[in-house]
Amino acid sequence: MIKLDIVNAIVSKTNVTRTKAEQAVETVFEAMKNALGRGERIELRRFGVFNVKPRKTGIGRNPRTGQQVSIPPGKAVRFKPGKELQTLPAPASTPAPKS
Amino acid sequence: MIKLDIVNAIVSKTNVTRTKAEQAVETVFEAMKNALGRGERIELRRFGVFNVKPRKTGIGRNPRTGQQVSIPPGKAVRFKPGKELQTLPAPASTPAPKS
DNA sequence: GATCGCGTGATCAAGCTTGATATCGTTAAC
DNA sequence: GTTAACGATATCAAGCTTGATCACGCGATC
Repeated sequence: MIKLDIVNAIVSKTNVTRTKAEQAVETVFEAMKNALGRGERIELRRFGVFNVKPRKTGIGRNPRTGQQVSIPPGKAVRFKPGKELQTLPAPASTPAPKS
Repeated sequence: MIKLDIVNAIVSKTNVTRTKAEQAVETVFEAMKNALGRGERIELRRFGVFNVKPRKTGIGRNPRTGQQVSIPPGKAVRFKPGKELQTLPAPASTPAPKS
């Protein structure tokens, strides 16, 4: 699924213009990015929770050279799926669509 | 941040009615939930990628009783932040807003 | 505003993910 | 059609996830 699919869903479900739907989708994710950029938790019931956590690992490794690299501190964005997404059935043996 | 904040952002940025904005936001996350429920990957450039993966862990534990519990197989929804969210600066010493 | 129910934290074993780099193919988005 | 984000791939140390239960805070609907 890509952004265009979401826009199409909005156009067919809400009867707004495509331009407005595009703006709406853009605003959703832009607002979320801004909140996460401020370190702000996002809780969307029945979808999930985005958390911003300090990223704290000591040593990484450059797989190319094998050389150890110190991982700098920063923020990590984590998503915890909400209840509906946590209780998905076990995957079928057929591969998932690409997107 | 909660759903209402996103709705407000859409109302102020796109000049649609509040009702339409609420429907749009609902549709965004409903569409995403449906896609993930189908095991479908979601790629949103500059926001991140949601993937559905098989979940396979063995033993859990009831924190109340200490009793072991077998964790059944299922699907796990994972979010990988996009580039902009991966390079957030280190957290300030002030705590993040609750939401 | 009232109400419902989702989300949080505690524990813990086992397995998975993350981050470092760089290149090239694929593809989302404009 | 163009641009740039994203995936895959290598290694490895450190951290995260996953489920069980339950009381309470709070998102979201009506």
